[in-house]
Amino acid sequence: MARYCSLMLKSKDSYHHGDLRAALIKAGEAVLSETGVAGFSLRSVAKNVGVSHSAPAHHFGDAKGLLDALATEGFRRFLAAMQARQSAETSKDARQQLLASSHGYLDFAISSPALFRLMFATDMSNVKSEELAAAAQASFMHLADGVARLRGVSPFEEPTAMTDVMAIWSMVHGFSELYISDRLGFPDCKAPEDRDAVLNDIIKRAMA
Amino acid sequence: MARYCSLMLKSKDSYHHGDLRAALIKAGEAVLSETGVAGFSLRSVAKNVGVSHSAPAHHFGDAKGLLDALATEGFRRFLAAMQARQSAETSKDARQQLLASSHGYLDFAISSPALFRLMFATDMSNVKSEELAAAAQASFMHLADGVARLRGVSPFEEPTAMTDVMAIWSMVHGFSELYISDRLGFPDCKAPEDRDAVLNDIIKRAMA
DNA sequence: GGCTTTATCTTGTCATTGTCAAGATGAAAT
DNA sequence: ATTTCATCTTGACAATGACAAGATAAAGCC
Repeated sequence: MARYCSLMLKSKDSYHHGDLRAALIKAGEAVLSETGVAGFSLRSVAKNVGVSHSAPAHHFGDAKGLLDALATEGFRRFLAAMQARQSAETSKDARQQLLASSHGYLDFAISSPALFRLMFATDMSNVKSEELAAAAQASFMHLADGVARLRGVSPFEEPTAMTDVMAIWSMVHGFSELYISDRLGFPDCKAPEDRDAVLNDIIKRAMA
Repeated sequence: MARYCSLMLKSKDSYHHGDLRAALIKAGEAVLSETGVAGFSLRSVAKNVGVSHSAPAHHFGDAKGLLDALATEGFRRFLAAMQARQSAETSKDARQQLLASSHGYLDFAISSPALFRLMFATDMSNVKSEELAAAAQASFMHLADGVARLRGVSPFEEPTAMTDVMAIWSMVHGFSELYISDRLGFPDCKAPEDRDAVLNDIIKRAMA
């Protein structure tokens, strides 16, 4: 049969895929967002891409391998979301920049809730993938840097600044988790402004 | 064969169990804490109790039914943990009482991390079980009551007080999630005092 | 007591899944 | 042109969730 279109990652008549790894990650994220981790299966992802049921094994080993890759990709986009908001913030005030990053944090959680949950679902001490650990660490460092600029001291040298990091991170993370789980009682419509205002309010408390 | 002991929930020679529902919940929590949701299976729980693989179906319907029951039981003990800490607090100051409740919140998360994650893993809007919704709601009301005593106004009547609820809840929840996931960089040994001091510090910020 | 009803638990079955082993394909290296 | 190797497929097996049908015993009823 003929090829469908050059943009398709998989040409139906070819034995080899071309970029199966990327295609599996893309399809995996789609499956994850539709069904959550509960309905996630290697075989359904493989079927979505149009390859055999054990094609993923060669690239990711086992199921956890693909989930780790998804979480890694998630952390990279997570960091990008925070950086994007921070860059879009016109004020160069460290306080405003950190607030903007926090909104990027929430942006990501809202846009990819299942991925967000996956990323924070396991103990960091049990993480085997060095790529995942590095991507998660990079996200943390973004917040730590923000606090460093705010306080003028490195959190790794000044314990009180590290407490600031923990406070801000706990606040924005808790709010994000509770928000995407519909536990904060925000009405579905007309919420964005209220939501952003509340986030601003409470993040400022964490900075104090 | 003879019965083992009157305390055992299951007598080996009896067809009927006696209190299978409670036994399944107990065993289910054990399996959950050992393997996490990933390794959780109805059949392994049934095997742990010593009943057939489809015995749980009659009491919980499907796998999600048992997980819902576990989450419900979890929220009850979660509330009890907060109340226990609050009662143990000698000061009657609303501020100190709320701080004590927060420590109960973290206590529970640390003592039952897998259960804690399960309880907050899904959207409240998708919850079918009314028992689960009620148990979760009761936990939320405990925090809301604490803020009501602190502010002297009901959060349901005064928006600023509701913001206080969100701030405190986000802070303690985020800290708990990040702490049990080993993301806050607390050293394993000699941490409890530091941990409690940090929690006190940051919860006070949320109250401000 | 004897009978029926009902809740509880078991057995058997099927589709789905994760994982492994062995083989097929084709691209790259030599 | 041949070899080598990464990539993908096929086939198999055990574990699992879910369902149907049957076995057991407790409770209700006469």
